[in-house]
Amino acid sequence: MSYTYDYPHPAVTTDIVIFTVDEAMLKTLLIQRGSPPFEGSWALPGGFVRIDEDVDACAKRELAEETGVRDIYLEQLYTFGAVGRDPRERVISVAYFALVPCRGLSLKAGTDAANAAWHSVNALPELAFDHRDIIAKARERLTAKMEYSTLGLMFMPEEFTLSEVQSLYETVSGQEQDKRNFRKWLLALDVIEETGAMKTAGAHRPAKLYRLKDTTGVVIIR
Amino acid sequence: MSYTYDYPHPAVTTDIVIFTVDEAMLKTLLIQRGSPPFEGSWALPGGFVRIDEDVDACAKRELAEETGVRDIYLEQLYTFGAVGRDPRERVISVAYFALVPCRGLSLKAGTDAANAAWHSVNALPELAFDHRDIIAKARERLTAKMEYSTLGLMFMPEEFTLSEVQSLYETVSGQEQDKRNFRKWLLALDVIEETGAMKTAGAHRPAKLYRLKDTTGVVIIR
DNA sequence: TCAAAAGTGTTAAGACTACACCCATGT
DNA sequence: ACATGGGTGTAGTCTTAACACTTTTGA
Repeated sequence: MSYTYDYPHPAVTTDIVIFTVDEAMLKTLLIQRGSPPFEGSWALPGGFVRIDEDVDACAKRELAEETGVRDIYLEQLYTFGAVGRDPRERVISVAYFALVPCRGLSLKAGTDAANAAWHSVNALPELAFDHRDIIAKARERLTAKMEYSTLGLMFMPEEFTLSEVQSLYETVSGQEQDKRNFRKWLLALDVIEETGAMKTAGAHRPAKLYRLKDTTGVVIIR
Repeated sequence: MSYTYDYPHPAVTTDIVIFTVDEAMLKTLLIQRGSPPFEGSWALPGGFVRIDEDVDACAKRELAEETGVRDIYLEQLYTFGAVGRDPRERVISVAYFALVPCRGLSLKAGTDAANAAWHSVNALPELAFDHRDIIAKARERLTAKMEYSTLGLMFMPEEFTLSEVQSLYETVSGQEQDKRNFRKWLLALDVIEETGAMKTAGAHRPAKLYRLKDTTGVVIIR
């Protein structure tokens, strides 16, 4: 089967920068390519937009295929449309970024996943296509948005302690925070609440557990 | 001549929301369609991305074709990729927005421009495709960005008065500002300078003229 | 001399920053 | 009892918001 047009058409893909925070590092999921071009290099998960599929739906599908996780934060990032970015044919890529919780993530077996691995964004391997630019842009957007919204909470699992949130923010921004000020700020946003339960973890005082309030998506601050 | 692929390919266009401020209204340039679909409705300027043309370059070209203006602010906005947005074939549109100065704009003769006109964003006519959504998104981004950057100055002509800048900000945001506070804020940003000249306009005290400092692009504040 | 827009400082309130000690637990 | 991370308040500084009169010009 083949498809014919009067004018040349580009191919359109989505690529997804999937962030998580683990071992005090901001990491992104990459897949090692098994065939040319860029054989052996690492690339962002992604794929072609089907002709009867919304671009957003394509990104959701790719995300589910790679991570097996549904209902996580996903946002369109930017569209990369330089002519030579794929040596095979003209490919325009609509990039997205996603945030998956620190804990509770299992990479899905099958498909490309055998070659999938998390990489610290501070020590990226050789990347295919313009994927280094895409990750750089995603990281910029992530750090900017974490300063004026509650986006960072999308990294948290169902229940979490205030210290966990703080250490997450410190990891992503690279800046240490004052404990008292951080807690005042976070609680004043009024988007999390105590669960009532405590988390015991070692030879020290247990920490209160919190969860997102029902109504909370990402809240823009100020 | 025709072009054949193994898999179906969408068409890709750019559409541009060109904003200006005129008569104390935020306006956008629209073109009345002369043929189906949506014949008679108004649409954003735009067109197909050529196979050997960067997506950004396509937006620049469309902008120049419509307005005859070069070197004005242009930023990628969002990519609209719902399946049914164009009834003819699958079309994915990479939307941009541009800011042209209040004064000194002449619509270019020729091409589609015979049917081009500025419309207040508060009183839009019937729009083709999903262009109402695109304009809504552009407006959101514009107002958000004007609060934390000097983007608004991109609306100003070469030389301008402080009162002109203030009234521009008031028009876009719909909020009145205190004159003294506004001037303090704007001058503290350190991105404009006096030209030395004055602007006389009627039976009142002349105003100092200002210009952007050499180095100034859009400055993110805070 | 009147009308119309330009220009100019001070004060009060609120937001942000810096900073140190006691608490609850496991070993 | 000690080591470990959890939890809490206050004072000083800086930023933001509110507010009204004088100046310069053309008619």
